[in-house]
Amino acid sequence: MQSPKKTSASLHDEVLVQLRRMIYECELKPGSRIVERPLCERLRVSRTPLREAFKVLASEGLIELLPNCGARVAPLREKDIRDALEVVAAIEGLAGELAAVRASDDIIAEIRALHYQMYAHYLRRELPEYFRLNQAIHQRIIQAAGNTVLSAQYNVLSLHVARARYMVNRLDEERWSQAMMEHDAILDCLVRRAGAELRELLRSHLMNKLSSLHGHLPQPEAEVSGTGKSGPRVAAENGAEHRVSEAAIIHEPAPL
Amino acid sequence: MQSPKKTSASLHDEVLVQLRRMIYECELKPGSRIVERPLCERLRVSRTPLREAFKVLASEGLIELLPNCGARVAPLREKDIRDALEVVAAIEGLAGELAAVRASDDIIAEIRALHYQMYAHYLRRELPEYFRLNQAIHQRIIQAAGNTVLSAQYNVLSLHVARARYMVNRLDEERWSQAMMEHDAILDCLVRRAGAELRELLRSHLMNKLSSLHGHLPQPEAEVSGTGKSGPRVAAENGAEHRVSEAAIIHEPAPL
DNA sequence: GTTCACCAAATTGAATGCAATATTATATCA
DNA sequence: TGATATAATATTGCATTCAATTTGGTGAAC
Repeated sequence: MQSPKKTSASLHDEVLVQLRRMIYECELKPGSRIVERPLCERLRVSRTPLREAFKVLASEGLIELLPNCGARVAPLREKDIRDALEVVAAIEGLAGELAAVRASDDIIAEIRALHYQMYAHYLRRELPEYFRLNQAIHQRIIQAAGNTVLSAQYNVLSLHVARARYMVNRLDEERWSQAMMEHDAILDCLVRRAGAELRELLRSHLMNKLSSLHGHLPQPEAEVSGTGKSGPRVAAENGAEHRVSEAAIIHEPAPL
Repeated sequence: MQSPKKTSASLHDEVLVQLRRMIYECELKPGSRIVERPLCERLRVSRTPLREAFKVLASEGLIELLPNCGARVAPLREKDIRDALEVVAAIEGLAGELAAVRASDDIIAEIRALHYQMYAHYLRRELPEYFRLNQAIHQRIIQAAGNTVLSAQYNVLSLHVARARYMVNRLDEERWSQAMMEHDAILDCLVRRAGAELRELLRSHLMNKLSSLHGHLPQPEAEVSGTGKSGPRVAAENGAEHRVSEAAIIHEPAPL
């Protein structure tokens, strides 16, 4: 698109990747309405591939499609984040349990290496690098579980959670040191291949992240106007649960 | 579409619901290629809404989209079913844990009533009715968890698992009575609101279903030809994990 | 007889055009 | 002045059309 060097992938997938990035970096603000035409011009595509991408994003729950009223970025309700984190905790717990059994020694060695690198960054209080390695470790555990469905679910939910973290991008000292200790225990369990223990550890590790988010999220149902025009009149208050899914390859999975 | 009485919903959603049904009832056979035009004529829609539905189905993992080569129904590999069931077990476990805390007394009473109805059908060996109530109970537990993300994930994964059950639609006597006993324990936990216990119970209940499937699935990577023409030359062997998601309301959730 | 190259038909990917619906602005009346 | 009805505009939903790629088949060369 912007760079005509790599037009190999289908236009639809390119748009999908772009939009996901724009959403989870809050370039498209939560709750804001999305009008198709301007976005088309910006991404240099026609409405067809854009609309196809919209359908997928809606099924992932990143945007909401109001019939005949267009799309809007899914608002960041605290309830939604909590729901997503509860499921992520269960999924990561399962991943840990499976990884303890199925992970190769090489993968475990790799995770250990990442862990110590992360620890070094923790000691130096280098938050971005810490986050990057933290994410890499969790991603490796997911991969080590050897379950494609699990990986897919995780990747989608990561985007949701990452969107929240993007807004509360802070980490108090106490929580940070606690997280670091939890990671010590996680590595220990993995090395000992203690599946059930690792499962509970990862579950509580994630749930702790949840509690650390509490109170740091924007007001419920903030109606942010992204395009300058007012948002849609009526929010989707019907019983339609939002859609969650995984689509293309997420080159840089969102950090948890 | 067929029935012009209710054209309220968008064409795209109608197609989506139709296709999901066709896939999980194996009217569109696993592994078979789908050519767009004939399907368009059959569903009486143009290619645009059909293709939009395809994108969503692909993100749900029900079909696979080969670039420039069209779509094919996702094959029913035993590995995929196992992966899905592992995740479903974790999700239902979480649902049980949450439901034990959050479920209203009314919902629990309703589940109890469904349970005894199911038990009656079990005694009379009425399999279809048993399945229907079984599914209703699991669905109620999911709802009682009060987590929209969880519900969404469950609904999508249900379709995958249901597709497998459709092929092995048998249930040996021993496994049946064991399942019934497990359900007794599940109800008991729910009434006592024993969250952790219910979680483990539901997990093992689902994993038992997994083991009962073992060996009763079609050969790995069966290349079934649905339209008479040969399937696509190359399977999607790249790293793209298949897409899983939830889209529209599934009026009759697939039985587990 | 087998393999490779080339051409025709079929199929997919994307853009455009049109009808239907919703949103906004304007005017009218209480 | 404020509320309501109405017209104009803008936006979405879908069908159609065009271009690009692939598939299948035929023939020539080895």
